[in-house]
Amino acid sequence: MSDTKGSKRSNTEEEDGSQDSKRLKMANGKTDEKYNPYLAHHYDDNDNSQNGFQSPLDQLQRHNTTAQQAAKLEDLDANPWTSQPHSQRYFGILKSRRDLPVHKQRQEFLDMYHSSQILVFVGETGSGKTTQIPQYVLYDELPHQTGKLIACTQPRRVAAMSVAQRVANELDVELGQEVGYSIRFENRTGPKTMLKYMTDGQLLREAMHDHDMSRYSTIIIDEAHERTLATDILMALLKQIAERRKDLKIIVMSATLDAQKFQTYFFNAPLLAVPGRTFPVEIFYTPEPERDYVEASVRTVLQIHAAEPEGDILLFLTGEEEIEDACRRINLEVDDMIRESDAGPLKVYPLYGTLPPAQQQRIFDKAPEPFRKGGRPGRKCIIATNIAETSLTIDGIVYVVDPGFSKQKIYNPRSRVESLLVSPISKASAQQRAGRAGRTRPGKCFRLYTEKAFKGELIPQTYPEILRSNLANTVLELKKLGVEDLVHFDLMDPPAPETMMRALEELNYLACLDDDGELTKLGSLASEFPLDPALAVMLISSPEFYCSNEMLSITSLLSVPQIFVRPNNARKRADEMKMQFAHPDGDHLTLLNAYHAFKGAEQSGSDVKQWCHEHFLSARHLASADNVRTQLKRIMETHDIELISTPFQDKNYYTNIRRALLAGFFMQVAMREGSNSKTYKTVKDDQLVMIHPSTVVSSPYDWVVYNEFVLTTKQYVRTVTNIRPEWLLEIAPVYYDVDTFEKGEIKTALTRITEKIRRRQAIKGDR
DNA sequence: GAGCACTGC
Repeated sequence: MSDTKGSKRSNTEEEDGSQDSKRLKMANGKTDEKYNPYLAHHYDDNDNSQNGFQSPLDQLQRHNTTAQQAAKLEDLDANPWTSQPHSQRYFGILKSRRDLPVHKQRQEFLDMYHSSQILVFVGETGSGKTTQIPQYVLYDELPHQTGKLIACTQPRRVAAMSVAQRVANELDVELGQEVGYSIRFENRTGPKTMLKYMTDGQLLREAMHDHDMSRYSTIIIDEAHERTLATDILMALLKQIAERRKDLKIIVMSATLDAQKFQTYFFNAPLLAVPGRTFPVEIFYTPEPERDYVEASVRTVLQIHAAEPEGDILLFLTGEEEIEDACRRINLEVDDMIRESDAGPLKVYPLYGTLPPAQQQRIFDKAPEPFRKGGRPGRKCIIATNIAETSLTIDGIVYVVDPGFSKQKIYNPRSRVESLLVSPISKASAQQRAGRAGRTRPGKCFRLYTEKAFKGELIPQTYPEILRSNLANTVLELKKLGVEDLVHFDLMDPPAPETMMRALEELNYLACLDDDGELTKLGSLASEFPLDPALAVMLISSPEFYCSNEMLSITSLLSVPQIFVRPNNARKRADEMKMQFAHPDGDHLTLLNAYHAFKGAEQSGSDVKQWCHEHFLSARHLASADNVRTQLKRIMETHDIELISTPFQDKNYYTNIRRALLAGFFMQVAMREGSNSKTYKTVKDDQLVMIHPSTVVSSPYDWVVYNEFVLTTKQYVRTVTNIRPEWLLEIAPVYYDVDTFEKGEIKTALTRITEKIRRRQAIKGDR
C-alpha cells in the first residue's frame, strides 16, 4: 500500500499546475490518457462510451473485483466515478477509512459477495459497516454499466441523510449526484445516482409499484437487529424476490450477536463478522433489587459525581415526567453537595423526543469547567429516554446508569388497543445501553438491578414491533405489495393469528378488502396514502360530503403531534387560548379552526412564530402538518380525487365535516351510558371509557366519534366530535346492521333509531 | 381533569 501512496504522490507533483488543462480536456469529453497510467492497455481500444470518456473502471470486471484493484482506483488522482481530480480532503478521509476495522476484511467480504446471493454481515459499533460496505459493493457492482442502483436502508431519516452526506464526501462527489438519499418529503437523488441511502419505509413504498425492486442490483438492509415493522416486512419481501430475481444481491447488516437467526432465516446465508472499535465497559449490579428506581437513579448519579473521576453521565429513564422529576431532584441535591463537600459543577440535561430540537441540541454542550483551577472536575449528566439507545449518540459518556426499564408499545388484539407500558428492557437493550459508556474511553455501567435478574429475568431481545402492533396498515401494505397469501408470508416472527384476523376484519369493514380478502379499488387507493387505513378511507370518501379540502387539513393535523401547547407554568392561559378556537361540536372542528387561524395569520404577514407563541400553538407541528397536507394533496390530485368545500356560510359546513369523519371512523364511536353519566361505551367492543380531559366538548353528547383510544390512568377516548346516530346507519350500514349487535343499550338505541327512520320514510312514501 | 417510549410512509 505504501508503494501505491508513493507513486500517487509523485504523480501529483508531476502534474502540479496542469489541473486546469486536465479539467478542460475532460469537459471536452476527451480522455487525457497520459494522465491515467491505468488506461495504458486501453490505448488501442475503440471508444467504448458515448462521450469518449474511457474510465479506469473499465479494468474492473463486474462481480470479480478484488480489494486490491478497488483500492488502486481509489488511490488515483482523478475520481474514477466522475473523472474530476480528487480534492485534497479526499485523501485525508481515505486514510482514515483504511483505519476502520472493516477495511481489513474487504477481500473477505468481496469473496463472499461474489459467491452468495444473500449474506449476513455483523459489525459492532464503530466498525464502519454503514459507510464502507456500500462503497465496496459499488466498486464491484459497477452501476454505470448496468444502470441499476445500490440501496442501503436505514430505520431513521436522519441516519439516511447524514450517512449519505458522509459517503458522498468519502467518494468525493456532490450529495444528490452519484450518492444520494431518499426519505419522505425529500428525494435527493438524480439521474447519476448509483448509491442511494433511504429509509426502509421509503423502499417499501417504492416496492408497491415495482414488486421486483427491479431498479436495484443490490439491497443492503442496515440495523436489521432493530426489527422495525418496515425492516421485518422488507426482509420477508426480499426473501420472496430473491427467488424470482437471481441477479439481486442482498446484504443484511446487524449489530447483535443474534446473527444466527438472520442466517437461518435467509436460507443459511454465509456470515461475516467484523469487530467493532469500542472500549471496555465495567458492569456493576446492585446486590438487592431496588424498590424505587427513580430514587435509586438519582442516588447513583450523585454518588458517581461525588466519587468517580472525570467523565459524563448518561441515565436512562422512561418518559418526560420521570425525566423532569429526576432533573429537579438531582439539581436540588447537587447544590447541597457543592456547598457541603466541595463537589464540582454538574449540569443536568433532559433528553426526550418531544423536546424541541434546539433543547435537544444542548446535550452536546461541553461539560462545565471546574469552579476554580485545579478544582474538582465539572461534568454533565444527560437524563434520557430510549432515544439515547438508538437514535442519538453522545460522545464523551463514561458512566451509564441503567435502571432497566423503558416504555414499550403493546397491542391487545382483543380490545384492539395499542398502549404504552413501562416494562423491563431486554438483555440486548441492556448491552446497548452499557455500550454507550465506552465510545471514547473505558467506562462504567451501573445497572440498578441484580445480576441474577439480568441473567434470569430479562428476555434476550425486545419483541419485534410486528408482535406489538395493530397490523391493519401492514396488511393493507402487504396486499398492495402483491403478497397474495398472508398466512404463508414468511415473516421472521409471525404475529398472533388473532392480530392478523383483527386487521383483516378491520380492512373488510373499511371496504379496503372484499369478503375474499382481495384488495378492492378503494383499498388500493387507500394504500397510496401514507396514512392509517381509517384516515385514508375518510379522506378518499370526503368529496361525497363536499368537504375534501377541510378533511385534508384535519387528516394532516391528526397525523402530526399535538398542535396545542400547554406549558406547566401557563396551563390556564393555554387552555383559555385554546377555547378561542373551540367549536362546540368537538375537537376535530377545533383543530380545523386553529389551523385556519394559523393560515390566516400566515397570509396576513404576521410573524407566525410569534403568533403561535401567543396562541399556545406549536409552530413546528403546524408547519409539519402543512407539509403533510401538501403531500396528501398531491396524492389526491394524482388520483383525481376532487378537492371541494361546502361554502362557509352554508349551514351544513360543519355538519358535512362531522359526517365525513364517520366515513373512516365509524368503528370508533362511543355512546353515553346514561343521560347523567360521564362514561361512554364503545360501539361493538363495549369498552367503558371517559372523554379525555383535553377535550373542548363541554355539553355531554350522547354519541361521539373519537380519533384514538388511550389507556393511561383510566381508559380515555381522545379527540372527539359529536355525531348523530342516524348518520351511522346511513354511512356505514353494514357495520351498523342492528342484527350483528350483542344485546345491550347500544343495540336498543340503534333499533329505536332504525325504526324512527323507517317510520319517517313510510310517511314520505305515503305522500 | 390528564400527558407524550421511539420511529416511519
